[in-house]
Amino acid sequence: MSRASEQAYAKIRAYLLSGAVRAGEQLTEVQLAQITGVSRTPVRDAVRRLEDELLLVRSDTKRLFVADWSRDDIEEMFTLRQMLECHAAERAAKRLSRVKIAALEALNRDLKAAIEQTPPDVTRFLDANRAFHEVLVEAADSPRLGQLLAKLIEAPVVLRTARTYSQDDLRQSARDHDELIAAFAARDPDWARAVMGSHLRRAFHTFARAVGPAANDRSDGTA
Amino acid sequence: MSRASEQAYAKIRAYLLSGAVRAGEQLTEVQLAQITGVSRTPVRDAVRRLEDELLLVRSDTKRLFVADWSRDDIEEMFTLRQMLECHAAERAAKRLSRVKIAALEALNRDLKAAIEQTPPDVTRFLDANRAFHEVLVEAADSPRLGQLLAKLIEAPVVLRTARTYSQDDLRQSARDHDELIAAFAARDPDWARAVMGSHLRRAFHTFARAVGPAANDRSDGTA
DNA sequence: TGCGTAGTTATTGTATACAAATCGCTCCCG
DNA sequence: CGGGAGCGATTTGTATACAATAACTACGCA
Repeated sequence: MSRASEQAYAKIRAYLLSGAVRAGEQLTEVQLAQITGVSRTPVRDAVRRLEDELLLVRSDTKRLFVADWSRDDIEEMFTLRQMLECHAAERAAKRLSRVKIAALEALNRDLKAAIEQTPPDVTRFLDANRAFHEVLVEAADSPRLGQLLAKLIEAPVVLRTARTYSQDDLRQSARDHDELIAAFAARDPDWARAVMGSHLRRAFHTFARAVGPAANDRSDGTA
Repeated sequence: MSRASEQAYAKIRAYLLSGAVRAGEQLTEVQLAQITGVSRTPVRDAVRRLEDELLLVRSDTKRLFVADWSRDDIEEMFTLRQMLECHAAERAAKRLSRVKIAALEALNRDLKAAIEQTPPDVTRFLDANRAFHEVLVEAADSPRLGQLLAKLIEAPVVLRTARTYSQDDLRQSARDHDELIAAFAARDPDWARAVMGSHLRRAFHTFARAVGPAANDRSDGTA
């Protein structure tokens, strides 16, 4: 999208992820227009995208709220992501070129470097992690699959709680990536699928532990 | 969405599915505004949704085209749908109440009636078929899953070629539904998953046969 | 003739004014 | 004291005018 719209999207997204606004809180288009410095038209555009990514939700009467993900919602998200991304890993294993595999290795080196800093640079970790998965999904060569996954990876709660992960959690994640790369190098789709499965399932449990075990909270407030 | 926007969406969608416009053809917002009788603002809204459903695509420079699904695209779509809808069937088998199962039976009766008319009423068949799958997905009780599937079921090519299916093809589909219902009644998730898998895979091959075997066309024209 | 380029037209993007819907409050009636 | 109708304020939806960008055309220069 073009300048104003894109800028609005980026600013609102950053605003939501910054934690400056509570889940369930109402937002208005004029508010967001003021924050982003553009008119309501591109804001509405950006809001549509963020609704699609489930960072924002609308009440039955079209009023806008910050999405509130329950623990069940997040588990559901991880399950679907696992299903799709395992498929992506399998396809990627059949298609990844040597240079792409090398690119994954480079990304994982960067990811490890971010972890071993003191203190660990979680933002850099998340960036490298995202880039890693993006390369993988792109290699799966399935535009529809990529589009579906894009809708799932944007859970704000997950991104925020990632900052509380221990160094060991992050290291295990890096080891998973190493094994994925090994599976790719061996051109073994089954191996790749299996590693991706445990990688994401572990990620869910790491998240669940960080956020508190089976809180079963359903404070709701929105749909 | 509200009146104008919703109306624009419905009219444009019908326009695209009517076949009055070729795949790859360019459309403009003013054109669509004239067709729908509303201003460009709600049209843009509707277009966003149709882009999301992949009925429309944009060129790299934001120009709007009727989506052109290659055979590979459609196979990909069926594969993803199979993955997700098998999961939905499995979950539904664990959750469907007796009354919902009865509703599915009623829908399938209607579907059969549509088939046994002379000539078969394909529109009615498609409506009943869609309703059947919607009940099922809803019963899976996974909003995210429902949202993802919504993006996959709208392949215009598939809907259009459905009109060329033989009565036997349609009958087999009805039998699949019968067996799905049996699996639900038995509360057997594995059975339900397996039936759904073969149901959709067969649907793909029926489509492939109707559209011509492995045409391998890549006329392209858009992304 | 071939290619780049300036000017023209077509198309999408943005801002703004206004319309419609919804919320929240008060006040009235039972 | 409670519930609902009505009204003002808030918020979203739509139309329209204008700005920015991309495509097209024709022309000039080598």
